[in-house]
Amino acid sequence: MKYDFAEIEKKWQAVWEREKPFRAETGSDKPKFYGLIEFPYPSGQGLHVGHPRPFTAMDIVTRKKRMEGYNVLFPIGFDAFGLPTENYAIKNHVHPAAVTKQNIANFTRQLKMLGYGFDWDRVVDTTDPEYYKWTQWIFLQLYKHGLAYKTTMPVNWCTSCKCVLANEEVVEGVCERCGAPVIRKEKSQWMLKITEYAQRLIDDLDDVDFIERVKTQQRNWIGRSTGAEVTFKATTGDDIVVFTTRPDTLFGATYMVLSPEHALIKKWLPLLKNADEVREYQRLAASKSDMERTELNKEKTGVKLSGVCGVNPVNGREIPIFISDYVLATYGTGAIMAVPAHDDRDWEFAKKFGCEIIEVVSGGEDVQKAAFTAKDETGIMVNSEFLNGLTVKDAIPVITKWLEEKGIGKAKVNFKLRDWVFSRQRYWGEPIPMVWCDKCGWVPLPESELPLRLPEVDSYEPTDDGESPLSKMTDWVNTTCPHCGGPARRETDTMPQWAGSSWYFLRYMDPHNPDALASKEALAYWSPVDWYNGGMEHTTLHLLYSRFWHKFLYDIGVVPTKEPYQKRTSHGMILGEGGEKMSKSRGNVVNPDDVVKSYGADTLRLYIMFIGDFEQAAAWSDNAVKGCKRFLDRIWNLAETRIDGPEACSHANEAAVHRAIKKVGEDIEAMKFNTAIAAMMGLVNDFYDNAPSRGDIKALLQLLSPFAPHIAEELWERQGFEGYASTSAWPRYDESKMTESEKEIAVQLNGKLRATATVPVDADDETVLSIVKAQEKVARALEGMEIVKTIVIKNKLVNLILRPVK
RNA sequence: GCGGGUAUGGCGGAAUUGGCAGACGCGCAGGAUUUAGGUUCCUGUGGCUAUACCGUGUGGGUUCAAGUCCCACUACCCGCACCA
Repeated sequence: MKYDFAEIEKKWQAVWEREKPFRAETGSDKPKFYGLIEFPYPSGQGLHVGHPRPFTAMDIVTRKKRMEGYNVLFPIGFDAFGLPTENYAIKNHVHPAAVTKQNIANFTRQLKMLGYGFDWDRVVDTTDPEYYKWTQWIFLQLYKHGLAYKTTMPVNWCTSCKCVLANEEVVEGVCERCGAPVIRKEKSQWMLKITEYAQRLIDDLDDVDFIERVKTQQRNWIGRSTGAEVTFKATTGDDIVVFTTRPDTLFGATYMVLSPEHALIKKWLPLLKNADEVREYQRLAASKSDMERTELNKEKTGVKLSGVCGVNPVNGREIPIFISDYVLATYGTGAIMAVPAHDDRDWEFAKKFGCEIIEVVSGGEDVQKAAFTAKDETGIMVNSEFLNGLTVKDAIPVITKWLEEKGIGKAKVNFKLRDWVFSRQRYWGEPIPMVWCDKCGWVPLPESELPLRLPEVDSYEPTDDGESPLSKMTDWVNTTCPHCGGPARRETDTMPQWAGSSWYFLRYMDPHNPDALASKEALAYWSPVDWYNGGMEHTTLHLLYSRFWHKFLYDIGVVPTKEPYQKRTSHGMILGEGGEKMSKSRGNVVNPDDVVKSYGADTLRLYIMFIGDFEQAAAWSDNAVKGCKRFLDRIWNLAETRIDGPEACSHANEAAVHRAIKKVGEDIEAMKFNTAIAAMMGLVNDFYDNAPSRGDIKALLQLLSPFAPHIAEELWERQGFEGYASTSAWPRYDESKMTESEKEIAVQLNGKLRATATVPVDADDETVLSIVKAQEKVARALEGMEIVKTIVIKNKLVNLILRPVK
């Protein structure tokens, strides 16, 4: 009979549906293993062929763990709030909830079609009120602990989504999602104080097993820098606080720069002789998009404040003050002291505006020609009174201490990370459970009133005035103050897409709990996630946000671990045939439904894992898919009919089987799925040379089971093995059975390969040498030569260094 | 500019501690089966002026031995980007 993958896959999926062999059991005595993949956003296009890469990888890992006796939690869910669904709903005049339901049904069908061993009883959906009740609950806890606050500030505004964005969502000055320009807009926004956790988010990376590039990317994003805050006086008497990482260069500060948005400027405007010019610069800076601001960074611009000066606190010198957009309002204090001799940006600005350049660190080139920025021992302080003669490194603590004693400065750590802008002016998100009362201010909704459901609205259209569509729902908006009972209004912004995904892995532990986000017992049993695989694009978004929320939940005693994820790995993208990104416009999108139809789910699973290094991007190839199908056909031919005999390895294949067991097992743990499959292919090739015994086939089917579970199960049944392949015990290997009695070694003469020799395994050097020298080719080469040096590497090679006899 | 990564046949990619470079797959060539095509099976497949020699982005070096270690480069990809 032919390998009828469609029939077989249907059959076993029905068995799994009925018998639920992949159900996780909270509290089981077995050791637990929690493997997690990033839950998909259920888009209208259905599953992309990129999805099966991480999904299949973790399915393989967890299936192996299950066979090794672990109680495995491998859950799935849907991150279903978000803009594409909302936009689709607007365009087609349907409710986003209806669209979501449809899309989830389609995703579910596709995921089942691929044979994943999910625990389907634990599915979560972030748009389910029973789920987002707890998302809102966490928000209330953040609010009660002072970590959620509402403030007016310049925020990123996507001109197309008509919605604010978090810093993490702005990529190269455009919206991460739609690519439209992002501008600055003053808006009142809910913020989460992720900055309060900045240090811990860096420190605790030391305790987790994340791949290095994830750690560095998070560290860079958080961007810790140490230095000092120094207070300069202005001639108006105002204090100007600046942050600097180079307090040692204070004597070289020859001017100051404020960001165009700095609060002091407004105060000073009436005093300024060039107030109009300053206002015009402010207006220009505000209207620039982030894109323009960064693109124009080659040329520094600015305006000197005419009528106000700063005073350098170390020497009392009056220095000019500029405003310029190269100083960012949102970093440090929004003001800097400029040391053109030792900072590239200040140097460039000083050259353009004719500011004085004073060298205070010697050891570089002429500071009139270029800034000298070395921060190590190479520079020696000059022109700096009591710092003269010190290295930069030694000068920093001296000046910092001096500043502290004089009361004009202090050591300070700054982070690039900013607080998380948490409001979105859109409909399809979790309502923020807050109420504004003119008497009481912001009042949190009582927990008993959760979930605060999304109301039905007539229109989901975002508005040009920057208000959420919810703001039009006066019935819903107008409410009573939970505190004083007076008239009040609900918050009409919703939460960002990242809210629901910041804690979903906790809900999986106890998904139907009506009284808590998850029970203490479930949290204690399953925490932390043992292995989380996901995309690099989430490193400074979801991964960072969820670590922050988890640390907060740990602080208030809700979760038992400091970190949510013990191990984090990442996969490369699947590109189209030819190596370009898959996209509708290029017409190179591969639909998993089509592949499954033509070749079967097992082939797709196998191919997507065989395609290349898991961490590297890989291009789709239809031909290579056929190769994987051929491999399964070959296995089918071997095992289709029952092989009788004892369940032991055959003599001829024993070593190969044991080596394959070792290789496949180790490669799965190391995510080297491609070589694991290559090892199985090699084993099957061996079986074509030496007919496999019943035991040989059994081992092969067990190794294959995590990768291609349907065919493995079918052949397992046809062979009449007990139970299921997928729940059988993972095979063991015996190191002593892995090697044959003889080994082929390389024979080099003067370092060049000249022959090979077959020698007994682990034979001593003399035996090996005598065999080698007896070889005709070697013997001939030895004529008239003497051996100067002999190198023997056990079981690997012999190298003879020869020279002519004198 | 800063941080991270990659570079190996016609292609995707393999190669513990330095120890037979090119596993496995695709493609290609030849053969068998087949009325034919397809499928399947077997054999071969880095280059070349072929007992030799040359081959892992480039140029040096260490070593009996280098894809692997050291020094100096180049190209490409990803992330961040005026962060004081």
